[in-house]
Amino acid sequence: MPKDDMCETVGPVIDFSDMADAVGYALRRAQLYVYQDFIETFSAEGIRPPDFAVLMVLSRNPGLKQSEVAEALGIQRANFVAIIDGLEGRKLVERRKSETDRRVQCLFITNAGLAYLDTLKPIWQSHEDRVVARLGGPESRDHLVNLLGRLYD
Amino acid sequence: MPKDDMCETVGPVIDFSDMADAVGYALRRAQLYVYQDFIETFSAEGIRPPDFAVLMVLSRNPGLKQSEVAEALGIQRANFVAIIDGLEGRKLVERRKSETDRRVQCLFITNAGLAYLDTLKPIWQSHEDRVVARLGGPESRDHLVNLLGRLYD
DNA sequence: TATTGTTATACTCTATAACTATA
DNA sequence: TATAGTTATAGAGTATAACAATA
Repeated sequence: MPKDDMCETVGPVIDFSDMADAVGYALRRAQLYVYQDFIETFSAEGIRPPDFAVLMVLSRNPGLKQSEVAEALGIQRANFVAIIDGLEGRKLVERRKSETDRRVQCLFITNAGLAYLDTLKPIWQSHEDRVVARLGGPESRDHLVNLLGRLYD
Repeated sequence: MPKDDMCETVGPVIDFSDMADAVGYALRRAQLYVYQDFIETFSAEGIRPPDFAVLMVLSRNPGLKQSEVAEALGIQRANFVAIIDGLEGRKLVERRKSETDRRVQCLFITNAGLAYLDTLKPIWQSHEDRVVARLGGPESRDHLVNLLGRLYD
């Protein structure tokens, strides 16, 4: 039994005692799971998390500046352009130049976008329900969201 | 006051009532923050989260199969090759072909790797302390890690 | 046939710098 | 001089398919 080849002696039990405590590690694993579930749930719609978030924000906040939405969602304005291009190309969102400051683009969800969002909401709910079930219920979800909020607020 | 240009009337108060509850959204924002803090904390070392995780796992589990480590960390084996290439190139980790199954590579942390890991641990701790402080203390951290674990275990 | 490690590849996400048009 | 949107680009992260060596 050569000491320099322990492959067969270790087996499948892995000591994770330090890593398992690391917040960053747990966050990455959890985020990966939830993200994949979202993508699979919306695979037929071709809607990605940022698309859905933009539609949700604009449905309650029509006319926000493009940069305001980007900042609110934690997306850099350079990377936000392609997201809005896609939504505008699908006629779900509209850019309108501000009349008081010709540099800014005001974003509006279209009527088609609102109707489409209504069809997306139950799909999103099925995704969220799956996540909440894994967490153990709505109270756990609220607690988790509260804790996560402390990290980025 | 044209109805089709609300940019100036909305102001900076954004209604987030639905998105703020979404677990996926909160996860992404929190993960982004913690990840960035990790990268900045380790910027002088050129160590990325997966590098650190591999060293930590191998320090307690010498001789694991390459695919076992990859799977334990939730990394696909194809993407894991470059990570080990990097660590092996820096002499922090060693591949040794198993003698009982010539297909498998056993991974070992080197003595230099162990010594280096000892210098990394306090750096990592300063990162983790910052995160725990934002969360409000160790109990909040434990609770958060427990909740996150339910999502990926 | 099946599995381990590997290569190649593509797509997404994120970051940075520079450009334009406006202010 | 500064700002909003845009373009271009580069770097990671992740996913899939296919291959060689071995079982």
